[in-house]
Amino acid sequence: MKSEDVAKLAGVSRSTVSRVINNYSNVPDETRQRVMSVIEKYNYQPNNSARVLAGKGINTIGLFVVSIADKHNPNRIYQNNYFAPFVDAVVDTANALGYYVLIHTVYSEKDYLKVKSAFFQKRIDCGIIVGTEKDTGMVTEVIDAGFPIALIDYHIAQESKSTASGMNMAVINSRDFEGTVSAIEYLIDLGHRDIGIIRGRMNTYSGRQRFEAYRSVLREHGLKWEKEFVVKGEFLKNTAYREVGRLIKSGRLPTAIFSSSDDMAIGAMEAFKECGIKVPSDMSIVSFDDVPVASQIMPALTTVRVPVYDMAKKAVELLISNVEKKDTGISYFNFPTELIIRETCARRISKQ
Amino acid sequence: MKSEDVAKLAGVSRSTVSRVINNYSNVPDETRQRVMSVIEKYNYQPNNSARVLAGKGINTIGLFVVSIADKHNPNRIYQNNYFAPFVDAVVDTANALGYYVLIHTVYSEKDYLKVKSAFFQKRIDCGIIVGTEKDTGMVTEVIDAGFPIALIDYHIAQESKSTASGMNMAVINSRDFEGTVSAIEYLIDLGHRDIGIIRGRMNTYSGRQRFEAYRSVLREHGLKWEKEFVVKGEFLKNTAYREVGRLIKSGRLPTAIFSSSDDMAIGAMEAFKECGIKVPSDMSIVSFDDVPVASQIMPALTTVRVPVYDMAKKAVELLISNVEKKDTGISYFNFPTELIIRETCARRISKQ
DNA sequence: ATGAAAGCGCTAACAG
DNA sequence: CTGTTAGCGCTTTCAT
Repeated sequence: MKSEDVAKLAGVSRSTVSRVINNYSNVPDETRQRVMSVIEKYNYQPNNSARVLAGKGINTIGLFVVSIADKHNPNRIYQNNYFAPFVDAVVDTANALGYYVLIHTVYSEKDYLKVKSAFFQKRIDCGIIVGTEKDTGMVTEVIDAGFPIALIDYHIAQESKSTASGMNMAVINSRDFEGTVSAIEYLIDLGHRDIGIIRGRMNTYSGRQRFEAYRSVLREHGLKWEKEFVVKGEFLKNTAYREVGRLIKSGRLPTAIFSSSDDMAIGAMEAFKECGIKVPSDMSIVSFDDVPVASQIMPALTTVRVPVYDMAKKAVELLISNVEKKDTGISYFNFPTELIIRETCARRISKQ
Repeated sequence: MKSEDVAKLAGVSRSTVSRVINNYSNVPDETRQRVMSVIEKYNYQPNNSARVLAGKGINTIGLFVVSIADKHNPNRIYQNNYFAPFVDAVVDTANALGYYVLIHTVYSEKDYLKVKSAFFQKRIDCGIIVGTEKDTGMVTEVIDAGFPIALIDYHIAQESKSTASGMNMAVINSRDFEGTVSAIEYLIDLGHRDIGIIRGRMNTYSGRQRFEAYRSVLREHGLKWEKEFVVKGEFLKNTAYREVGRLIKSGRLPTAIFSSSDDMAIGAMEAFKECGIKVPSDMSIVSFDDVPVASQIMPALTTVRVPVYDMAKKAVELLISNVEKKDTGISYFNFPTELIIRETCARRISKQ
């Protein structure tokens, strides 16, 4: 069934049908009723591709989650507690504003082509990219082409800083530096002096920020950071588990560890548990994200909360406003974090 | 940039451009190269709406997650550990097969219109609905219109059983009855006689199946089921927490509880913990789903595993095969479940 | 092997 | 107020 059929049935022209569908004011109630009744009777809905082709917005927002490192893991992001909340928050907000969400995950370089295509083929009005790796030409290409885009957890590289007009970009991060500082100062306040770190991937914004904040805060407090206490977790629970296991076997342990993500903290806790090292009495752990599980495990994680929901909401709202008001520009947002104190940290017992 | 521009630049006609884009065989290598090089140079991608309008598939699969009861909860499904794995599995599988996923959540009756629209406006080739409530006209309308659809966790009502031709429907469930039986028989084997249940929503397939299996297996073992031991959890962690709290205050407790979902079991465990009732020594709990957290909490949940990934994968594969081969039909799948024994159940200590 | 032209279903400018 | 008409960008017969 197409608009022409409706028109015939209602005894009007296609234009009039179009007018009632798009709620134009200049159609008398009587006519509108007539058209509406056949629309309802036949359950008619306009073909979206045709509308788009004729100039309407597609009312769809793209959501791309980047998780390159998980490439070969069979059940991938859903093992990653960090992304699910983002996805839900975006879908929630977008749906509430009348938008559909087109989603695609990026596990390999090749997948970047799919996100590019989504923009260039006009499948979406705008898009959100979560966790982009650095040095991906794709992002610049999309931005340069003028597509509205929001980047969450993105490192603003030199090139993109060229504030060319016609660009529509929002960069949304949490204040990872601050958050990390508060977490580690909490550890220091508890008397810890030997503090290790489980690093995330260093080609992500959050991965780098958290590591740099770690080094910076130790330095400021006159503490040394030891290479051996830097564990490379890659933001993966299993990697953290394995690498922490290796650290334990090395024989020398810090008294506290800052983990760059909750998932890695959970992996670490497993490793400690298996080796009979008790959290928090033998080892304090503070981490980052505050994913839903953080409060459900035992002991409950002391962690830095990232306002995922607010960040996602902001991204969607900004984007939709961009699309509908056709306003243009570049904006940066840094959302505050908050240290949530639960059960994984203890005062350091000085070893006499 | 449109195909006409490419054509001009390459010195051919639009038809030829279209031919190379669609990989037609009847275009000589030399011409193909020429066209390809301008396509690459200008980063040309065909407008998807135009292609669709001209008869191509849209290569998009709809995913609709129904969670009516969570309507007024601000951060909704992402508090629900059950859905995230489905979403990820669907996106994963679809992406791997070259499809995008259009996602929309259903929190209210009104949202059903959006899923209907997605089909009728031809935004998607086919769709998956997870957790449909009973008695929703929408499903029948979509099926009757001939759109390929897969229903996960759906009760096959009378009406839809009319095997009309031209229908494209797959119903995919886990063997909830069997799974529940195995869980409860495990409890019985451990010596439990007073077994309670935390029910899910009774207008979902899984909610009903699990409850009916509970009653049936108790009956078969000559055990009575007591109304007071039936807790209404609505598949919501918080509701389960609250209702279990109420059960505890009632003063009379079973020695074991079957929870219709892991999330509710987690809520229940919190309630027990707060009242000093120890799991598993004072109270055994077995639940359903085996969501990722189930193994991460302490004590780790003994639960019935639902092969979420396989179910989602099956749905996507079936659907895409439907769309591409244009084959038609109705199929039913029931995936086996498996009892995963962990730490929340103990042998019943007979109270002398 | 390739171009011309029709048409997919809709919107919008134009005319009346 | 409403119909006519010209696209939107692509695919696909149909000729050649």
